[in-house]
Amino acid sequence: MGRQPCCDKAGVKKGPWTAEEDNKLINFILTKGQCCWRAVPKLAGLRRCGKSCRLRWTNYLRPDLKRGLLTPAEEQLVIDLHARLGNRWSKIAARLPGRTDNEIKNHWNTHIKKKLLKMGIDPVTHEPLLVQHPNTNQTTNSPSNESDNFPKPAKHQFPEATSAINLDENPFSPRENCSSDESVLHDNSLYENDPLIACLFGDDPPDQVVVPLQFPCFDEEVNNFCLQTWDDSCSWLLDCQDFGVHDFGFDCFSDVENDKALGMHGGNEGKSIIL
DNA sequence: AATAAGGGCAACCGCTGCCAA
DNA sequence: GTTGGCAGCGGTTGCCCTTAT
Repeated sequence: MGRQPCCDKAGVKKGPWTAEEDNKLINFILTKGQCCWRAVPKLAGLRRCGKSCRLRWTNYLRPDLKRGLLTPAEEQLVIDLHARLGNRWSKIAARLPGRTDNEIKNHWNTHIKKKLLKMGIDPVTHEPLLVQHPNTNQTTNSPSNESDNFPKPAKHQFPEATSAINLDENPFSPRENCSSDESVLHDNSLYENDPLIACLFGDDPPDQVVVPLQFPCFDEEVNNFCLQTWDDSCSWLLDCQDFGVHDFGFDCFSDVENDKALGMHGGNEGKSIIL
């Protein structure tokens, strides 16, 4: 009954991968392609479990991986997706091309979680943390950390993130509509009013997406947020040299770029602010 | 300069659903 | 219909590096 065991566990090596092992795996995958992982270690001459090979490849060796810290925009996207999907890192990672579920999971646990807590947001529920006053026993929403000297955007948007989604304007709030049932995410009625979200969550990219042509930016002069037009504020995007809409697989954005090139932005300024 | 503490990240562990035998 | 391996996923661990004392 059943299949043969995937590997002989007694002869399997564990621990960090060496450069030689990496090379063997890379050469094998690039020449033979990804076949069944059970066969990979044997065929590639590795004393590793197939599972370990798959992990090493998907999390570290894949040529399409981005390295380095998540950008603020990516971070904001992770938060928004986490609010809807929960700890389903693979689903979240699927929306961030070049990023792995392990990487996002680690980044969440080490960076984003702390940021949210500092902002008084529960990283699990994405709702304001409840604080019990010692004297009154009253439970109130936690005020943001006093040390935070930046104004708090809607919900838990990081001020440095500029492509975030305005959850207040979204047809669904973070947690109450966050169901474990995947079908909910594919219910178009949930995001039909938000083309960007539709683009993110839909199975098929829409024919056209109206991207926000103004978005909030932190103005140091007035120490607050203000709306800036795309032209005024695209420098942040230019700073992220390897981070573009095409990296997200949002080819639908090319239409928008074309529209912008055709001068359509003038009449649409302020039309759709989904940040 | 030495040591401890904390943070970040790669890799492992264990569970679940699917599917071959 | 049952069994058990595989692939995929999320949780956890442990090592290594950095920072503080």
